[in-house]
Amino acid sequence: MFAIVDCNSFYASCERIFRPDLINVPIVVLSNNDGCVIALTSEAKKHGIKRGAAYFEIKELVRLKNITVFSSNYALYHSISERIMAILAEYTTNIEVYSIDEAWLDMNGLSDRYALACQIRKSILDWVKMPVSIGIAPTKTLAKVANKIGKNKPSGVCELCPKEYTDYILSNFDIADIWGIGRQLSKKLNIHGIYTAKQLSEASDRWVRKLYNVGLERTVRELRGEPCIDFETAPTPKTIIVSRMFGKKLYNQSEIGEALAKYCGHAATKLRKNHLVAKNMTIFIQATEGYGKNGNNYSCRYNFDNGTDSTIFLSQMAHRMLEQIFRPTKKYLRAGIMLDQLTFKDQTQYNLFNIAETPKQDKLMAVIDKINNKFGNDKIGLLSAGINREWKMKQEHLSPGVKGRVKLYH
DNA sequence: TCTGGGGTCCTAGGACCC
DNA sequence: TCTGGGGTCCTAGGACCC
Repeated sequence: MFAIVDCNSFYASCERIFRPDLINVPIVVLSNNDGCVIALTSEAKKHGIKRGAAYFEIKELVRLKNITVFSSNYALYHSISERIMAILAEYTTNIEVYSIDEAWLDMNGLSDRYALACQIRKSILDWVKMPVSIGIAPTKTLAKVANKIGKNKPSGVCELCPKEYTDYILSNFDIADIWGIGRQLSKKLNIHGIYTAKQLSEASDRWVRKLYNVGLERTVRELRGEPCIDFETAPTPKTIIVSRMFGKKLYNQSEIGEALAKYCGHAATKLRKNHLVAKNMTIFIQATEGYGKNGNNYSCRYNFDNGTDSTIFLSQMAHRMLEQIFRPTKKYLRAGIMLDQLTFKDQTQYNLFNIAETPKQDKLMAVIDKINNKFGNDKIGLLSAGINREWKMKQEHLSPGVKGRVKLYH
């Protein structure tokens, strides 16, 4: 038995925690660079705004309807998320943090699951002021269905049980809302006359597999109540990507270099947090115009002799790689780095003849992490990541940082 | 003028090997 | 005159998720 705990309009609700005056007021939260809407409250939805809408297109509506706008404030959202996960951990040790605003709970062997879910929901609301919905079912896919139903219930909780009730729900559930089925697949299934979750659950495994792939077959089995997707306690990342649009177009190699150095810092911090090292790095820059197979994207890939988690080493490599792909006549919109071939630091094989890592550098990185943990991200970093940071993204509606705010719960 | 960022899984197709 | 077949590994691209 699985339960999925999902925060309602998470980013918008986070902003509301510190602004009780915004209860029942429509709120939208914008993507990095204030580009488009990534989260919105039900009140904002009523004005016809959709997730993904371009901000410049709804600006007038926002003004007319008095909708409150926030730039996304990830430091705040991560901090709230950690508090919620800590509350969940008080109820069960078997918890899989699935995303910043969602977690799976293992409910096997628990008797009154519905009452427990109501209790969890109340704790999170009382202590963090975050509204959540909880779905309970024998498979992850069904739990997601239940969660969606729970969002429209006053209790916020839905358990798919008994079978007649599940059948009733699935008969009225649009396939486009099923976890794992996106726009393309639902269109494809509609052509074959499949519109509801119930119809999809009755399709034959072989037919479904032939129509698309094993992933869809798993979804179908899960809809029938057969668990195919396991509980994963601490998934380790396989790739780490850091990429951002710039606040304005850049044509200067040194500014792009600064941005890349900063992204290397973020990526390396994430490596160290997960006790990983990377053996491979790709950097990419996106120009405003271009041609060829990859259009306006230019990238460069490099394999290290030894896995690394050093900000210094990664930044130096990124700098050299940028020299190879940078074209001076172009203007650039975005840059990014990707790390892959990640392995655990204590299991990695080093090249005997080229030991790049030194204990000294490890110590330095540990100190940097400690300082940034205590005083907030980016308090200390490499000079190569720049000080003025004119390329920094636009965030005109940012709420104050989380450090120094009132404690939310004891 | 202006449309995010970070991930996973699966498949097809090419290169290469014997 | 006739020119195989099976396997692996890698990469790119498509679909999905939050």
